[in-house]
Amino acid sequence: MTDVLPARRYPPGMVARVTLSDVARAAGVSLATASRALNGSSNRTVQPALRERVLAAAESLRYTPDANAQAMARGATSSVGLIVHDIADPYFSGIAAAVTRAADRVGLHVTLASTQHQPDREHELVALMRRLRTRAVIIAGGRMADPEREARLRDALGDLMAAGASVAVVGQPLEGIDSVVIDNPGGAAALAGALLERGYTTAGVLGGPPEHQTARARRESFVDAFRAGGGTVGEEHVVHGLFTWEGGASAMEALLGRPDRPQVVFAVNDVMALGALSAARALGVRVPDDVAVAGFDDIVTLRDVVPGLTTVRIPLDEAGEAAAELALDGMGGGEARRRLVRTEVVLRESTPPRA
Amino acid sequence: MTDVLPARRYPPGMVARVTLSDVARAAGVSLATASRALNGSSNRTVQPALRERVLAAAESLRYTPDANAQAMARGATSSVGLIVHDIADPYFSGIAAAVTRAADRVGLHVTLASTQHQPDREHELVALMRRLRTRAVIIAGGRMADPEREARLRDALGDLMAAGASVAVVGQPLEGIDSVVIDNPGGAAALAGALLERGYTTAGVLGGPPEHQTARARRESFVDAFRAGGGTVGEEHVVHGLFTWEGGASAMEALLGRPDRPQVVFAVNDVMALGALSAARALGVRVPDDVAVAGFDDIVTLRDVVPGLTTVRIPLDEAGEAAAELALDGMGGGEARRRLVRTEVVLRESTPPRA
DNA sequence: GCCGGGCTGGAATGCGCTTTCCACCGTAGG
DNA sequence: CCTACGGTGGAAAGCGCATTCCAGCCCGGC
Repeated sequence: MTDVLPARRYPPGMVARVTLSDVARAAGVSLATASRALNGSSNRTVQPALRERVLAAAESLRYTPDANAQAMARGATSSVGLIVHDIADPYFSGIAAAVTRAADRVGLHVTLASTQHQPDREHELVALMRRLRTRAVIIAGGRMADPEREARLRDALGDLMAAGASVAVVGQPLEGIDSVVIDNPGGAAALAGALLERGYTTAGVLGGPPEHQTARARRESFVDAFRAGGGTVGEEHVVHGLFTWEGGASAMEALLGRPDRPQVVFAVNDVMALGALSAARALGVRVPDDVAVAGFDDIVTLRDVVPGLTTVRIPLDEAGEAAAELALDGMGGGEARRRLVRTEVVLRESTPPRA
Repeated sequence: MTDVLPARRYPPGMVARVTLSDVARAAGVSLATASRALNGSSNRTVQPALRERVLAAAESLRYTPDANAQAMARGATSSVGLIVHDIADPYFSGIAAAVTRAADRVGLHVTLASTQHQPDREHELVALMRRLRTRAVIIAGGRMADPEREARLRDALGDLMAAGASVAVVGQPLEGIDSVVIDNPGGAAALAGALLERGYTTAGVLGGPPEHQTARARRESFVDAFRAGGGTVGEEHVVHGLFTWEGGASAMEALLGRPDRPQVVFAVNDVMALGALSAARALGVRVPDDVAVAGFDDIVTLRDVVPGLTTVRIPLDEAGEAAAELALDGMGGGEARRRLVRTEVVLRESTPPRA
């Protein structure tokens, strides 16, 4: 039989919650004992009988510990932060899936934050994670080359790490921070090689935002490798645009408007490639008959579509897992660690061998 | 000039953090004043000069409030929980994007949890959210019809709501809970009608897990409407499988193995449809020449692929926003509210008009 | 038979912050 | 000139929990 609850002072709008002391009272033990019974406190035991009583009381009161209070008392939360640019983007959601899985495995949960495509908000989100006292944060996404922006980010990261959190970035490396690096240059170069091998000699590029690191890495490596292999990439055939479907579409439109249409167009990511496909179709340009198209990322939902899009696969699972591993292992002492995730060319119908 | 920090008791492994009292000391004011200066406490003012001093001190100490402590003191966190089955699935990530955006707008952050395709873990995640004391939780995803499972979920939800959190589900409605309902039956029926109109008279269905509510709604509505419109759907042409790419592939394989191949196959979601496409290709069955295929969801990355997949579009943005709105408005008093999100048939090349 | 030591339970402290409650200031009104 | 009152800063109480420290218990050994 439970006696009347003492009038607790609750902020307005709050509902009475059952606390550990309620459980203790119901079980007729002290708060300390209740806590120990529930947590199996280390190097300390509580009589099985008592333990049972406490557990039963907790059960019948539908007690759940308050994670915030636990975090305070223990001095650490059980959450890991994940910062992305757009969770709806398959690239990020693929990484998010892996991170979520990894966190789950070790009993952590993830706090998701999205810059909503505004890279200059990254540092704000890092600050948010600091406020939240997340154990670790994983930053996914290409940072811009803008030095001021990066300085702000580093600054925020510094504060975060000073507070004891560990950090890992995935995508483009960040000097001094544990990074999982996706081999964009290697993949782009390999793609260029594969296209040359298939008989293409002229190429255009849908290059993404000029300052976007990842886009730049892919674009430059592709161009260099294609030229090094004997192919031609006209400067006027390198068009920039947003890293989005619309960006790809308008860039493709611009490119197709130029004379000397290249034999193949490389979009620096699949989403842009899709936009390009659409633009081509709208203009009556057939793919791959009139122009071949290749992308980058190998978005999962695009596999096995006809005609298949030639692209470069990024093992997102591997990348996400690696990032989680780096972040959750904590800072491994001195040097910033670096993991390389290799990419792989996937040839499909959008770039058939040329006669 | 700061004097020596008093030795604070920190759990092992912890780093000293700058707290509000450090700020107060540095500014030469009391803790209360510091708090008020920082928060602009209601119906209470602090002298502009003092306020400045505190702000400056906080700034120079790189102080950030501890969200956990604030949550304790205020009695409420600033987080909203989102429960999905697989964040890598475009359906869920689309909703997640909208929810994230909505939460962000009102200064909340989202805690993401994934069942990893195990619907019977939903109630665990609800319990997790309760521990975390999230202000609200949004559950996305088709719940199974399994009564025991649903009972557990309801149970967990009851505890959650008793603790003062509001909850909303999106997808399939849940009796007594604020729900945003996606008009699956309407969409499936409309699709059936559109196919009949294009001249199809026999159809097969790739039906997802038998107990899956959403799958069932789409399947049954489609079958009913197709038959009602004069078409034929043989019982043997309704195949079940997992709600995944592989599920679609193997279901398609099974279906194509039967005699009397139907003219069109309706997969209850796009991902399954893709698997089906792949299986067809592997078996040498051409789409749409030998068999037409339609899906459901209109996954964003599938738009404008050739041949386009006929499907039913779900406005994920709208659904996510609506869910967030329901959840964040709190429980609107008595009746559980319900929002209907209409779907729209999108006809593409995978189901050309029949001669 | 008595004392020491291992167990075990309870009281108390503190985590960082918000928010009463109280004390104190100055000023205006009687 | 004294009191009453609005305004403003500080002390302190808690939010829910983990944990340290201490007290009591029972057992065995001398």
